[in-house]
Amino acid sequence: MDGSVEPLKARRIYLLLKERIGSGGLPPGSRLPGEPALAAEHGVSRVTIRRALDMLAQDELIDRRAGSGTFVRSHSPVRPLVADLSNVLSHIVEMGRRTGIRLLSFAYAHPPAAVADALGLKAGERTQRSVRLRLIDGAPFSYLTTHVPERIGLTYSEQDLATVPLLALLERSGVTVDRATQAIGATLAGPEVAEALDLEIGSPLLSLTRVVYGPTGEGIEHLHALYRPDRYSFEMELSRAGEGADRRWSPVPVAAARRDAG
Amino acid sequence: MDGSVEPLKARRIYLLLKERIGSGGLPPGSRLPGEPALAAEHGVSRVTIRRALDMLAQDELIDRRAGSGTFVRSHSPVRPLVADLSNVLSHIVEMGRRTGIRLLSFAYAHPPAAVADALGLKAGERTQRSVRLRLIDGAPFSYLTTHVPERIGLTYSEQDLATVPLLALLERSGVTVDRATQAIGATLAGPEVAEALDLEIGSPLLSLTRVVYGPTGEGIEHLHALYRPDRYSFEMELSRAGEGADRRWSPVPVAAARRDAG
DNA sequence: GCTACCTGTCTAGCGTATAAGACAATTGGC
DNA sequence: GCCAATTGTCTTATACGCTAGACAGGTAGC
Repeated sequence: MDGSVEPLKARRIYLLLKERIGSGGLPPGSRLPGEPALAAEHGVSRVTIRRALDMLAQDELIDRRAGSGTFVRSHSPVRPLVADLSNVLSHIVEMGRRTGIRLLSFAYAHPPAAVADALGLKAGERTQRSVRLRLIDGAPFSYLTTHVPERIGLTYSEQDLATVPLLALLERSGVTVDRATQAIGATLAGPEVAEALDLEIGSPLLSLTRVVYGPTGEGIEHLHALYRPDRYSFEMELSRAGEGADRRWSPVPVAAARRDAG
Repeated sequence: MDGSVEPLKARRIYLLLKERIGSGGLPPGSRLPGEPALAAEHGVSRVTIRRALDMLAQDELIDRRAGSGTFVRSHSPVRPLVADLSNVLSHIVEMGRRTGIRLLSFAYAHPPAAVADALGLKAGERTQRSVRLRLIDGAPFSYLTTHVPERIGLTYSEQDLATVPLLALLERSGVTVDRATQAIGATLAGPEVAEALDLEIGSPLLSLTRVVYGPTGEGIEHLHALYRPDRYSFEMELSRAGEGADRRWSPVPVAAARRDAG
């Protein structure tokens, strides 16, 4: 059906070499052992070694010169990464990049137990579930799944959701947003997400789960976001605060919208 | 020569499902979609799905009942996750969990260009590079690689590093730590890291890169940390601040050491 | 120029992961 | 009891990752 399966041994060697390059084990400009030598060293055939090197070359981590050898690129492959701390939307807009939203799905249904729990819903209560894709300069970087209790979700239209940030919609509807908790983790791309984000299945993703509460502690919104780490990362500035045993890092009051290299 | 190649698609699906179970996407006791449904969803054959489920069963993560279905084991191996925002070390200690450090490597050498850049080193200047593994209740959860300029690294011993947090060592040595920048992303486990963290190659990892600066802006420490997302995640509390167009999230002053589920 | 080593490209073949489908055995709901 | 859906166990065929080797072309040192 598919056929485009990635190699396995080749992939391992690719990851190994990539790690060595990234960690300085193979300094920039240095020459790698010849392909036959690498093949012998790793106990694989030369074809497999070449596959691994192909991937490194595609990442622009190495330069291959026929007759001469394979060299670690002196110039690192750069960082098209966007940046942000807690406020996802506005900073991007401020940075002047054109971002877009594509609404992939929109429906009212019974939420998964984990979501119902987090929002403090009664058994059987339904939510509005929407899946949106966020783009920057036309390239998708974020896959957002939100759940909003049905009664709140009815205060705006599907059309609204495809254009206006959800929190703005909520506050426009008179909902008072008070506080939120969020957790950042990592996961792998499944088939649907991989497809939407233009990735291969099994690619690493940044995951963010945020639960938004109103003043009385009732759940307002459950957001699950998946980010392509090569196009998006969380950046923040810290300052050293406290004294003695209580000395610790504390985040700088935001505002520090980080510049990006793009 | 070899021939015993591991499954590939099956392995991916295995990792994917394992991740979903571990992260609560598939709650304990819940029933998985049927094998034909999973096969269709992932675009693979049922045999492949069964291979993935075989692996999960071997991990005792699922129960398979012929005629009934496949269920996530209620016995939860899950959620020993730690939590924290910016100050990695102290909160864990406060939480009363026994944490440990294992020093994996310690040497002075020329750093990779990215590190030298970030620290603002002169060409040819060397750094002390150390790799440490952090454990919680005996289980590894974090793989730390630090670079410190040679002149600063010489103020403490290898033995110190294996027991005392690095920042404490630095401040004890009279170094003034002022501010830092950090970025959170996601990546895949390479061979060495996978081995150290007791993971399979290709597992997802949280990555944190922090650069610490002194009062005059000189680089003091470059930290690259990789976390097992099932054992560690970043959590934070946000409050809604600002007015009108400037309305945004802002992190709660820390202190809010988040409780964990034990 | 000559030589040694390198990457680039091709061939042939093996082992196995995967696909596609059939059928049996079990379970649970009606 | 009956029926639908499930897992368990086969079969056959295909796809492809990997091996092993040969050969061409480029590059650098002697």
